[in-house]
Amino acid sequence: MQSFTEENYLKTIYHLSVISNPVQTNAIAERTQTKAASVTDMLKKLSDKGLVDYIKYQGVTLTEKGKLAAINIVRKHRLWEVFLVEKLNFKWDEVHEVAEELEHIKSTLLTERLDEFLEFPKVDPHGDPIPDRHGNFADLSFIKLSKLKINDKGTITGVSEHSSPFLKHLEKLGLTLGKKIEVSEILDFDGSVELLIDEKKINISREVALHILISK
Amino acid sequence: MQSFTEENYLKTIYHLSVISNPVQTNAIAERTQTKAASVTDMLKKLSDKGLVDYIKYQGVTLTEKGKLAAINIVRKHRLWEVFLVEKLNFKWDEVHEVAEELEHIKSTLLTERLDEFLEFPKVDPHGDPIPDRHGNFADLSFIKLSKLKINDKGTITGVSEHSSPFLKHLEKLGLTLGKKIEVSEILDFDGSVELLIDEKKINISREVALHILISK
DNA sequence: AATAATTTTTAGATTTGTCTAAATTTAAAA
DNA sequence: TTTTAAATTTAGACAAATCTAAAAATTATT
Ligand SMILES: [Mn+2]
Ligand SMILES: [Mn+2]
Ligand SMILES: [Mn+2]
Ligand SMILES: [Mn+2]
Repeated sequence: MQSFTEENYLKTIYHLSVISNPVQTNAIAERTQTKAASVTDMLKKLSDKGLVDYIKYQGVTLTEKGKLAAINIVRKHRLWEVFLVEKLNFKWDEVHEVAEELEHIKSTLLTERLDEFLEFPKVDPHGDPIPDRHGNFADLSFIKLSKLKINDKGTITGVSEHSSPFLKHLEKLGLTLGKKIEVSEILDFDGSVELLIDEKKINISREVALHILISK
Repeated sequence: MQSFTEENYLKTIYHLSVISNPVQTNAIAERTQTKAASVTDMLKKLSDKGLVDYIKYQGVTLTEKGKLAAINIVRKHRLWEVFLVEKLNFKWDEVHEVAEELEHIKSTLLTERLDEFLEFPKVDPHGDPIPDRHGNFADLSFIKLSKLKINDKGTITGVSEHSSPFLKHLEKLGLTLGKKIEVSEILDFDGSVELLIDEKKINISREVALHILISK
């Protein structure tokens, strides 16, 4: 069994390895708000436990065992987020912190029953896929809104940035999951995008467009 | 804010102080599965934080601040137990361990919303009262089943022992919360009790009778 | 290829919570 | 009221997770 802290490292490595593999010490330090020296210590420990493959100065990769452990934490995190939004009326920008704690509750019975109670949701409130009990997820194909051309249409199905200010901003603009949009204009000089949504026109910056995920 | 460990000590002191006040070092050590020396260290720390009044060699008492903190943990523990039983179909002997972890989740928004979601339950699955957000509980008057005389009637409204084997035993005998019982006989030589329940007669040991709580 | 810049690791300390063994205090018994 | 027993505290050590500062390795630049 892993400690609370080890679990957070595993999850961090899991998320970072989507971006670059193997994962570097500094990247982990930055995301976990710690120092590189602390990360090195932990990597040795996780390596001893067979959860990561670690080569000095080169970085880490999750082993199969480590990957399964990480996915299980992601599963719990996202299930709890669904619970908070669907059952306890949390807003999508209020769930992350709490789920960060709830994801470490150990009971597998709890996880399975929660999944059932929520009727086996496939995605969390941010559109992120929820792995099943075996660690498999339905892979959803997203495109960044910033990749769309003029007159392209699509549905908002996810966000790649989870900070509360960003999510509140989207909420204010009416850019919530499930909404259909059409790109009506792309401003060349700053990359900002004009959208048609609910028969109204709104403008978003390129920065925002980069973090909205669209499916056709 | 208190650590996970500090919270467990506060809750332990709170529960033990019902039995004896001030609470002794060894009593805490026994309940928390630690050694007396460790308890002494922690008592000093809690005292420094103003959570307990501690006199060397004499024992500890919770301060008002410490008591409120303890009650808040008890509140969360019991609310989560209700959630597990009512919403996730846990049995009453399966909830304790999990609630022991869930009680430490920090969000007050979560606690309040959970309370609301559960429709403000007054008691947990073991009949224990749930304090409200201000720390007040409806005081329920229980009598131990072992105190009843022949022909006395009452309703099972609580248990004072939460171990899984004990609760499973009660379940098997049909002795669950809400059931009406009548004492039909008390055996003198071993203190065992014969009960009338659901128009059937069953026998329970004095040990069991001691841990069943009855209201009229 | 040599030097500089960056990244990572080691060395040594610190904090939290725990332990064992020894010393001290309090309570009980003679 | 001594003596003995029980409870509690101190002293010193240890594991986990962290830190700073210095050393080492890797990568980038001249
Ligand atoms: Mn976490
Ligand atoms: Mn999410
Ligand atoms: Mn606990
Ligand atoms: Mn309970």
